[in-house]
Amino acid sequence: MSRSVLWFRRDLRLHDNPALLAAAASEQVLPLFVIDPRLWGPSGPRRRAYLAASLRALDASIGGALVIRRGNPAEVVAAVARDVDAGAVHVAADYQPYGRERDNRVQQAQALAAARIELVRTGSPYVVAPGRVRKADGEPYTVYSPFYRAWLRHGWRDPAPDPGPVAWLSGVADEGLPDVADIADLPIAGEDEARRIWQGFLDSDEPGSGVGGYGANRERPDLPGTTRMSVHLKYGEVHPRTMLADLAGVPAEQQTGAETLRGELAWRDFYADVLFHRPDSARAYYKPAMASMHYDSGPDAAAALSAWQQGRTGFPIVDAGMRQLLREGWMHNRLRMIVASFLVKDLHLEWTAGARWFMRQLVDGELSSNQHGWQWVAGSGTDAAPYFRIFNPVTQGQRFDPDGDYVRRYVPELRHLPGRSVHTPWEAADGYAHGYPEQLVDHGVERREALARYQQLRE
DNA sequence: TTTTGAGTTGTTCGA
DNA sequence: GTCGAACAACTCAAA
Repeated sequence: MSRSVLWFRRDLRLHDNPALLAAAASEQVLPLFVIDPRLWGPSGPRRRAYLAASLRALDASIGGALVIRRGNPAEVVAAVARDVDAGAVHVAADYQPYGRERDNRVQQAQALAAARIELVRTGSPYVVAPGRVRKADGEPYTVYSPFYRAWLRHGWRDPAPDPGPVAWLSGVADEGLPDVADIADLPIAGEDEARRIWQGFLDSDEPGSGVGGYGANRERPDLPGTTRMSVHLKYGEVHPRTMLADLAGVPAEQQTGAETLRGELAWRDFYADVLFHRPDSARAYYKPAMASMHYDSGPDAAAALSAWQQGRTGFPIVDAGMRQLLREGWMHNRLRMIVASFLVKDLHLEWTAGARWFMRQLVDGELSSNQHGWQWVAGSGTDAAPYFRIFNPVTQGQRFDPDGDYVRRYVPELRHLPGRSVHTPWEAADGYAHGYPEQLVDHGVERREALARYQQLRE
């Protein structure tokens, strides 16, 4: 009887799963998930709760066969594989810094080698695996647009076919899921839900949502214009190639929106590629020169960071975004840029402080996209925004939340202000009648200060 | 080999 | 109100 282990990590689905297809070539498959303390703790209560829910959904979809173990994967995976007499352990390749190191440890584990059990990597969570798209001279791209063109030329596989009935191995000891905190406003987890959300986006003909208007609506936090697929991509409840295959089939009049969305998936691949080549850039400045910038520190800086985290900066669009993050663990992409710019250029704090807070709060928090999105705003990343590009939090609010609906949704102290006047409570006689905080800083002053510090850095 | 134009996401200022 | 320039420096890719 040939057996294999399918070690799930961040690919919690059965459809379009090449590693599952590879594992299913053996007669029996043991589905395994390992709670790794080095990932479990740092992922924070929100992602722990989501992961637990996603694992429950996966377990239900394979008739309760999922085996959950806790501990160091290098020991646990080897022990399980040996105990069930598996010939191979199948995984989707992990390209992030910790995942690569962990998988190498597992591969070299004495227990695996002694039993001649192979660790087989098939597929990855990306459209094109990191390291594959390169310039003619073999070097990786450091600018998005040429990467995107080369990524399109490189192309990708069709979605993997379904494996048919799989004989899941049962009767193996299961430690079960650890207790997780009850989190309000958590998105529904699991592959079925991911596909339902995605299909709903594809089928939508409501104004302000769906593929057709994606190009314009995706910039509007007050509309349901985005796909909301980030968390499902993060946990691999859907593979991005499935999405690309569906996008290729949308009607001609929706191809503009489909093209924009393809670009967003390419950004995800691009930042994974950048982190693959520069694993240090998860923590360190991609452009080291920017580390010498003069950043604020001390009690005032700590108070400013706290006001930003709690959504009490006195800038309505910033506070709405930060409060949505606190409440839902998710924030619209436009808001992520606005609040990040505010932290770095108005409060003069390091991007690393903001990136840490995001990773603690975000249910979709993915290291490569998060860290490099922050580095982009801070002007220290690949293809970074010019440092002098400083968002004005008032005009950004007026432009992307033109009727003020988004701000009123998350900032109750401003609900009495009508329309776009919600973005400028200081201009209303009763703007502060319900306890909304006054502006923490003067944007004009801090903008000039940021530019002066940048000038100083160059000298 | 060298040159050249272009490059996700912006703002302000002055004409 | 509208419009173009200025705000840097560097990489990439095509010519």
